[in-house]
Amino acid sequence: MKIRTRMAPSPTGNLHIGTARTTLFNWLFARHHGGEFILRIEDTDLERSSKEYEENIIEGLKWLGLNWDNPEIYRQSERLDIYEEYLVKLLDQGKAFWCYHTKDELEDERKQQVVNKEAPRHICSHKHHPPAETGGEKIIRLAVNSQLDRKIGWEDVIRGHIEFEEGLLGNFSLAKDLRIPLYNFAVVADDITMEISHVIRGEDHISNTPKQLLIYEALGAKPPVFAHNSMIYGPDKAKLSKRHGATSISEYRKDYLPEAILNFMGFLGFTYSHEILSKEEMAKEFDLAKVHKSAAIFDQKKLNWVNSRYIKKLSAADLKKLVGKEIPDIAIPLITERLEKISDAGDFNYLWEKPEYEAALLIWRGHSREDTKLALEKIARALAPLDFFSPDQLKIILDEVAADVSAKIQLPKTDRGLAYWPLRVALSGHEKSPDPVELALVLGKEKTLERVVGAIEIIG
RNA sequence: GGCGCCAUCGUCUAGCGGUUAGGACAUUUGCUUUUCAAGCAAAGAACCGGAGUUCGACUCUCCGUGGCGCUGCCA
Repeated sequence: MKIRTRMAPSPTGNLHIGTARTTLFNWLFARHHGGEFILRIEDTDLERSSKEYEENIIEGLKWLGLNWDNPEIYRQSERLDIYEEYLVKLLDQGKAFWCYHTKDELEDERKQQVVNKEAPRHICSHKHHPPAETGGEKIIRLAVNSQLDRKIGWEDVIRGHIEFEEGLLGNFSLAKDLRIPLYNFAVVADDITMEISHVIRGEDHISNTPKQLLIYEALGAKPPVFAHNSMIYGPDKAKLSKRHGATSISEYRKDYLPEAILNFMGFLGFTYSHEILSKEEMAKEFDLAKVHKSAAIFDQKKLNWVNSRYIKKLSAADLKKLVGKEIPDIAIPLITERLEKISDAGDFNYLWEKPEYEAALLIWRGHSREDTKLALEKIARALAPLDFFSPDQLKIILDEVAADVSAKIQLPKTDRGLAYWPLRVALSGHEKSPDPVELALVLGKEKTLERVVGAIEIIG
């Protein structure tokens, strides 16, 4: 059997984290088996669908690198003929019918059922085909036998056997009209015609599955294998939503690397031999049957950690491109070592811009202004004749300056912070920074001296 | 209300009848040290509850409890 999976997002919102994760599983499964992965846009609901969202989803998937195998993206809105054909077939065979109950009648029915503690569903009493001439509200429903004491079940690859009672399903809706299909019907028609072998989707679709199984049966088609993966929750264990913060992939693009997001989503629901791996490596190990059943909470801290791992591996060219700055190559490791999110690279702008800071920041641990000034002056003098070639060269000199200053103010033991601290602040403007020696090498002799002299002026 | 899914440290998870219940992130502490970061070392931290099966249950069964999902002429 040819393995073919699909992702079928509806363009009613930006690409959601959960959707991206389910897409990843579909992609992984298809790649693992050397099968195909199909992308289809479910835009039957014209009211809620939009081109902007469709674009966002497609762009997001591309950014993540989850490539699909169909050259032309399928859109349900372009497949109306297919649905009509199937619908007519069902109607002609008496497996579907036109229902004329009004929304009010439907509502009364379900209210009564809730009162009676029954399953809410519509059991249609007047079924029509061909459509009645009366006009008015009408909808196509499946001819489900609610008297039948029959179980509709399947072997879910992730969850095992699941079954529902057919009688509790009711005459659910298929289409508003011959050319306005509804979700459950359109999905089945598409999955049949696209020869989808495995439907991997979120667990929120579990209760749709028996309905779709009934449609497969009515259409005389063999259903695919189903696998329902769990959802992703926010920290409060509620379905991940807007109120938890960023939920769409596009909101993560400025901070995170696609490889990191993929990697993180991948091990949220599956255990690989190790934690940091590419999607290709994941595909090798992926096994649908071993996907976890329970929902996972989206832990941003762990995402950050994964991201930092990938940032450390970034090449100079890639980092420059991502940050959009001409960063000297020797400064790259200084930055990638310390970065959790791409956008935080701005914290290092002292590497290419002159920093601003308060004079007080230059003073090391309760020492005086005078000592600090003295140290800076000594540093300037000591650095002037050097060629800034090796870190060791600078260290020896700076250690000497520290010892010198310590002696001058009658400190029994050399405190190297006396020299390194003011230099750090002079060069970075921050109290937290990489080793000032490394900074000096990155900045070069000219800028280093310029900033030290600047610091002497600031401290006055 | 109906139907369904799920349940190990704070979080992601390993476990597949007998383990000091392991790892990772996070947290805390130490080492290093001129401040961060990184690295290394260490610490604290978990089997939802109750029955049953069994010589023995985190593991199997049942019942609770809790969380979540669906319950649309949305997908």
